[in-house]
Amino acid sequence: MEKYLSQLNDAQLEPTIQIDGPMIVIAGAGSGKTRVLTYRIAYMMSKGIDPFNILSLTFTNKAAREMKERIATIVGASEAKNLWMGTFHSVFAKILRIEADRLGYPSNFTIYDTQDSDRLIASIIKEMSLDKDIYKYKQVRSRISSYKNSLITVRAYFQNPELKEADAMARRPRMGDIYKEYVERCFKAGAMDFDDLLLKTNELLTRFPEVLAKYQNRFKYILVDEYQDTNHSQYLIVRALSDKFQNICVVGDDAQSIYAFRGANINNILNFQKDYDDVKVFRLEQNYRSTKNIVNAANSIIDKNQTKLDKIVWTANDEGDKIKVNRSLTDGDEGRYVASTIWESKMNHQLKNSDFAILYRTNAQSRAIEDALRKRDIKYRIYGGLSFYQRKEIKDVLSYLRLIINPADEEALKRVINFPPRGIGQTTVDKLIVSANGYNRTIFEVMKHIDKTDVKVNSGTKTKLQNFVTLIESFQVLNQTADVFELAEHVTRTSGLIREFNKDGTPEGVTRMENIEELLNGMKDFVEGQKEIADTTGSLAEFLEDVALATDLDADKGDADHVALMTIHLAKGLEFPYVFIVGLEEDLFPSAMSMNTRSELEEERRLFYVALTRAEKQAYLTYALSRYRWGKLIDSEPSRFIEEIDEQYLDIVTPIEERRFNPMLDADIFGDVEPNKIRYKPAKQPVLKKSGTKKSPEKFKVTTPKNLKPVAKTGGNTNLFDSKLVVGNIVKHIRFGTGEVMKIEGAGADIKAEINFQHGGVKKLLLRFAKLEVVG
DNA sequence: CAACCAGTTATTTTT
DNA sequence: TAACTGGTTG
Repeated sequence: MEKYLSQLNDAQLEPTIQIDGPMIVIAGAGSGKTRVLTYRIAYMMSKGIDPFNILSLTFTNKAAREMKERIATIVGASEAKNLWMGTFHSVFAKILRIEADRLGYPSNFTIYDTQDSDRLIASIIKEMSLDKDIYKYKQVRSRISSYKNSLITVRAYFQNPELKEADAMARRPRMGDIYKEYVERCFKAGAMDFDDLLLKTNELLTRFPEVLAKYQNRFKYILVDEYQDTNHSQYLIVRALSDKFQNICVVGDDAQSIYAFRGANINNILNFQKDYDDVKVFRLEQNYRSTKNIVNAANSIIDKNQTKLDKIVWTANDEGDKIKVNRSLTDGDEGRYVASTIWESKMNHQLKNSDFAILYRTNAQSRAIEDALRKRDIKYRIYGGLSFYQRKEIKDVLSYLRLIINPADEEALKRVINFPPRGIGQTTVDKLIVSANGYNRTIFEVMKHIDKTDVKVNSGTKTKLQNFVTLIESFQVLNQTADVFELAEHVTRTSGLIREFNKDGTPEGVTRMENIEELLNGMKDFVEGQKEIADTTGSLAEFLEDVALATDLDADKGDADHVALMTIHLAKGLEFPYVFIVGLEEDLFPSAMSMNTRSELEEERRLFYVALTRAEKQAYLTYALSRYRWGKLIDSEPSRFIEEIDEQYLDIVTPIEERRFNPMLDADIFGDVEPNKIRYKPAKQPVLKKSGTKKSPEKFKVTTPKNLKPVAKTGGNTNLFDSKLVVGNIVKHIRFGTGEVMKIEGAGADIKAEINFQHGGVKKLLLRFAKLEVVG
């Protein structure tokens, strides 16, 4: 143990060997926080603390797994095995299974993922004949989610007139009714959603003092990582469990709090010192990860935030290169810039693909980047997005398996009752739902005892329903003896799933088959893996729980060398030598939805801080002047975050690519067009579309006005005529409408016009890029 | 009941 | 643009 402790600096050592009492470690980015956490646990065990009494809560399962492995190498695998380590959701899901009957749930309750919740909410809205344009299921879901995270139960909701009023004001007076129905349906289906895992844990600990005492005595020492991202519900669980012994150690960085949108409350970390007596405060401020340039640049950004704890992150590392800022014309060009830069760096510095990461604000941005990487034959992997377990074919298989252990599972049932098609249509299913709700029974029960119900279907349909019940029951019998893998293999064949996906020889169907195969392989691994671990049963229920709580990051199979593509949220906690942060444009990053309040904007800024501090050696910031969004080419401005960085840390580069795509410059270089000789014709004649240079004559026919819209196909749709624009011209812009030219400034490629738009106000536009039509 | 087509909608981030 | 919904037809 001594050997390990000697690896720590003084600031790291202090919290590592402080075991008792409440404490907080405020850990700057790259300051060796994970190392402190792992060594601290190992140190505790070396001092004789039973791992059985230690609970360690992490943000991802992957983090938990890696930490556990690390600890195992220090104290030995057999000791580390008894540690309780995992995400809030996975740890308390296990506890809830043990205690389920107290809350009236079956111990093998299903965990509904977001998709299941959405579908259920959508069908409730439909059943209640509400307007789906007012009650959008996603909004309803997030509203319900925030109730649950604030511990507002259905009963609490109806007791609080303010809440009802707030929803009524938002023109959704039936919100409470939907909430009530949703909760009841989940309960009846023996299902908990993600928020329930925390909410029900709270219920369990408050309603049953003996259960609280049991777990308080069990978890004498509690550690919480990424404390800045805990929500109120998680906060209360931690408080309750740590109340008796007060051996609570939280670790986090307020500057990296980026999950407010899902209920995380930055005040949990800001106020920790008020929650317990005699809190010891530790600060890790030395950054070991990044160059001086990166650390200082990041500091200069986070400085702009008002809400924060005192902390000065510094580094003894090299100065490093300045952060490169690149402007592109379009998102396509941005992708090409990133790809070619990676390609060149790899050549020049003998680097691997895995030295690079490309981070973006929204998943939709990955496409343009992917195209460019593929053209350069650079291997990449996308993290996040639609995770493996959310793919249709995988969810189909999993739904059959869910039905086996919990036939009450409504969402699973609706998903597969007629897939593959077996002649049970929507009408029939609707009848079943109505009847099930009427009898307060599950759909499966109604199907099974259809003759004793009022469901009216013809005899053919009745047979089909009975066949389905028999099918599931036969699977249940097999589940008594077969392992997960054998069972799933049987299910995919017998249910007709394999046949269904094989039937169309399309590439799509082939991919689906491959995915199912991959799922089966994963099950085989699971079965093998479970055999080595004594205290698990390797049951189907356990597999499904793992799957429900798995993230894409967890499934990092195959160590093939690839560039990592992910959202910034997903990149938290990771590091890469070279990091590209793309799409640094107003309305995209910061996101248009997050600019209404200061706190929202500050969260975006923290997000940018997180992104930048992922880089070890070099960071690249890129933005495009126009970008395809929802299928349209939209002009955009550079993000304010670029300006907020102290410019001494920046290296602003204008790439060759941009010149190549710029007709003005081309004209100068090759001398085949002299811009000055081109006359702007003030005639009322429509300006010709100019998206290609060599057009066949008939294309030059005068077009009718409705065809005039300058629709850009690719980048570089520059209108040369605009350089002859004069003050007083009336112009039309695709987005801002008509306006008057107030001022012309700059020269050559940088010529700008200040235009007073009737609706948009005064805007400054670069004429090279602005697609303007002169109307007067 | 299934298959096909047209029209609409969505992009913030996820355990 | 692509995925999803709802309506119509067979």
